[in-house]
Amino acid sequence: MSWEIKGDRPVYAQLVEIIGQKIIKNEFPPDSKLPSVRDLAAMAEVNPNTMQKALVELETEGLISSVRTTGKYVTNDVDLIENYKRKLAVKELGAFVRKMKDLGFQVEEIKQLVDKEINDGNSFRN
Amino acid sequence: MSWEIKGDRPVYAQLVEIIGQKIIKNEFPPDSKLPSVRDLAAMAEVNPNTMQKALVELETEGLISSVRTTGKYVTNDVDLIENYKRKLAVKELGAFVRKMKDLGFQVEEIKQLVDKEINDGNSFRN
Amino acid sequence: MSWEIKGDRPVYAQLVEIIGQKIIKNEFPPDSKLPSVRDLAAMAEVNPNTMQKALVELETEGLISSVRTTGKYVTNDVDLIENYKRKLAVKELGAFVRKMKDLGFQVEEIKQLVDKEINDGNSFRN
Amino acid sequence: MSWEIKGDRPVYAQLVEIIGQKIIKNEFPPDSKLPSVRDLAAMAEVNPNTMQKALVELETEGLISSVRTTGKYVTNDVDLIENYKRKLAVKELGAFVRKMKDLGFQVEEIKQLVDKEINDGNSFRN
DNA sequence: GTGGTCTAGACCACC
DNA sequence: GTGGTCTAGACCACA
Repeated sequence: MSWEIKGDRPVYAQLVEIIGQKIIKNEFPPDSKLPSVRDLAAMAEVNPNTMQKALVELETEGLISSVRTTGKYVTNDVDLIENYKRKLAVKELGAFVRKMKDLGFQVEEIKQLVDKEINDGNSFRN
Repeated sequence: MSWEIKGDRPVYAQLVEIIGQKIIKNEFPPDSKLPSVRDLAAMAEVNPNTMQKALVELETEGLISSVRTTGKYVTNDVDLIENYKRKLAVKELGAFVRKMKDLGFQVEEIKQLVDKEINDGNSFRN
Repeated sequence: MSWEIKGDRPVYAQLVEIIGQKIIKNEFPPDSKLPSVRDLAAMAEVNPNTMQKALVELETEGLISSVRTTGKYVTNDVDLIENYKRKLAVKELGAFVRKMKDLGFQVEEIKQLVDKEINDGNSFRN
Repeated sequence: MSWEIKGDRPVYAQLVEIIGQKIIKNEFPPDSKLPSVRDLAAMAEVNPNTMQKALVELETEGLISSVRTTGKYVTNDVDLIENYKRKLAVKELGAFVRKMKDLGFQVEEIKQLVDKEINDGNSFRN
């Protein structure tokens, strides 16, 4: 999973997500120095300003911190990272279940569909 | 669930979703006549132009049809409605599982989390 | 007090401060519509992007909200505005007293100096 | 109070402030010899170049003087030190009162808030 | 070389 | 006309 930007959502939002995942997955480990803004921008083939915007957002989340003229660093607070992961998961879970219920599915159906999707990678093939 | 419009996504897109759900859930049954565009717009507290745009999209999906000078009707093709429901569900399922995997969850974890979420309405409370 | 930007701090930060004060002082009353980003930028003689950055910050503070394609509005939550005022005051107070103590002043001296400053607009003239 | 550097302002400027305070508070008494630049840098956990820049600034203020090949000394002019203290205090006072007025506080309120802050260390708790 | 800031100008979807 | 986003390019202070 690396820097694949789609056109449906704001680029900077996708960058936040991608970098957040890289931190969660230890591709950017706690306390490590991030590549420079310019380098990250080059990797993602994006304008440095756009990358900067994404990084600022991650900074307000507390996931990274910035040391002037030195670089940006992943937080050393592993609990905070774990928390971030949970927060995202809870958000996804809630939104998913709500939408499925809105579509008229019963809880048992939802469970079964999830099982199928996970096993087959392709639901509704019963 | 009724006409709750948020500010984060295009209004017309949310209308498409809401009306689609009402059709799926038989609040607007097959072959029934829809309220006038003007009335629907009033219900949703939305500009009639915006409602019109949403209805056009539902029409291209085949879920509703226009009879000139008479009004708009929900399709009588129940299979098509069922199909629409499945299409949406598959899309949600796929997106959900993909995102959870991106976050680093294993398939078994995902199943368990879904179970918890459905039962408690509140995951991560083991 | 109107849009006087100095060169010592980031422009956008000064804009946040100025607009925040205008809200506190009811120059931009609760629930009122703000001028468009472009207009505000013109008033402050600043690039629209810079103004946008300031407004986004005020939005994350909750002081203003944005309605897509319609405009930006001051919050109607007067308590939140009052709270914002207090938060700023407490911050200023704390920083001030701490600095004065760091300089070696006793509490009584600080009080007297504040009195003098307020009355004369000019301390150390005893 | 000792060598706590934050990331929001230039490091050298913070060093100027800290060392200035140490002189004002007689931690570095008049006419005394300062530790070597290298040692000061080590204490502050700062690059010697940065410390050097701070000391140069204090020298132009007249607070310290350089004796070639011997070291740097705090000025023996106690009036000058006292003046420096006053200059800083006046600056803080003026800035503080101006900001509080900008926030819409009346002079009497400001006095009361300062009293509260000094006594409780916690304003707005009436 | 680093992050931070700002400008200018453009395009977009939406209402 | 509205907010939102993005690019390109530039400058700055700092280390």
